[in-house]
Amino acid sequence: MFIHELAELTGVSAKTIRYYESIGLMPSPERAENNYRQYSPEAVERLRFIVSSRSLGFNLTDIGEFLSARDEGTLPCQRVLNSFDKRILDLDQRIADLLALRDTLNRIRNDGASLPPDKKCDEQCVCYLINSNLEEKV
Amino acid sequence: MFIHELAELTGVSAKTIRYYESIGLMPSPERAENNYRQYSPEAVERLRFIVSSRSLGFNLTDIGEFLSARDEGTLPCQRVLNSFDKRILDLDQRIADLLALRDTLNRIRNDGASLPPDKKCDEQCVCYLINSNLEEKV
DNA sequence: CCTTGACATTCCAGTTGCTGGAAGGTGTAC
DNA sequence: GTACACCTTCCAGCAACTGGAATGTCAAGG
Repeated sequence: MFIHELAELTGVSAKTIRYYESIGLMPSPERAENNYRQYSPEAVERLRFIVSSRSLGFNLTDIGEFLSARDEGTLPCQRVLNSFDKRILDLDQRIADLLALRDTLNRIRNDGASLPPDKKCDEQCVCYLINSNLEEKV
Repeated sequence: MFIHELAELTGVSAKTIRYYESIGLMPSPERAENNYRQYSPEAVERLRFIVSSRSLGFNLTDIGEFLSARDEGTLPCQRVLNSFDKRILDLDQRIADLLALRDTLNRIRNDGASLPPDKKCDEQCVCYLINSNLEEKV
């Protein structure tokens, strides 16, 4: 199949498919007489694996490791599980950070909304409320 | 003061300060006879404003707009408030996404942990559980 | 036969927010 | 004199693409 068919089947742009090839995530496919890339059905499966892993938040380096383990047939499962554990811990931290950030933004925003909106920037201004966020932490 | 003093006072590396100058966030400071950058106390305040805004998750483009509004003295507050609202909406979405992702990862991870860990990659493998995540969505 | 269009190819550059390094100048201390 | 910690500029690279230029290929229509 041609690159645009692979693209349609997987939802990945042709550009991105070529990029994945350039960094070694996708193998270089056969070429037709006219030098067009010719993909086999395995390419669809492999690319879907990449998409799916991406949607779980793994970066291309991680995915490259999963794939080469899979290619070698050498116990990728344990490696994948370890990456999952790391990702979940990361994620918990990120979520906690974002929740805290959300609270802070909300608080500053509400403090700011109660100020007269059309006055000049003085020490009552939202700008300074932003700074107050800093001072708290210091 | 010298760049490393500004760096120490704000926690921003000298490299980053020069970078902020190069993209116009920080004005070009006076130079001493030896061409070293000489900063005034206002630089500390400005840089702290940047740090604080960054810690609230604003990108440098947003911050640049806050600062130029502030520099012109033209009602930055409303602009800042609008950015806050956008950021909070973004953040809610991001948090929801991450929570959903966390659930998915956890589920796949637990499904995967119950598999014998040292067998070869077959259709029982975590790799394929990753794919199952995709199929659900399709 | 020519043109149009929709594909394909390669390569180069830009995005964001820095960071590292090279190659060199400056200032102080021993 | 030389070691060391500063400073300067510029160039390159990270992730994960995306856009665009310049060019090639193929089928259909006038």
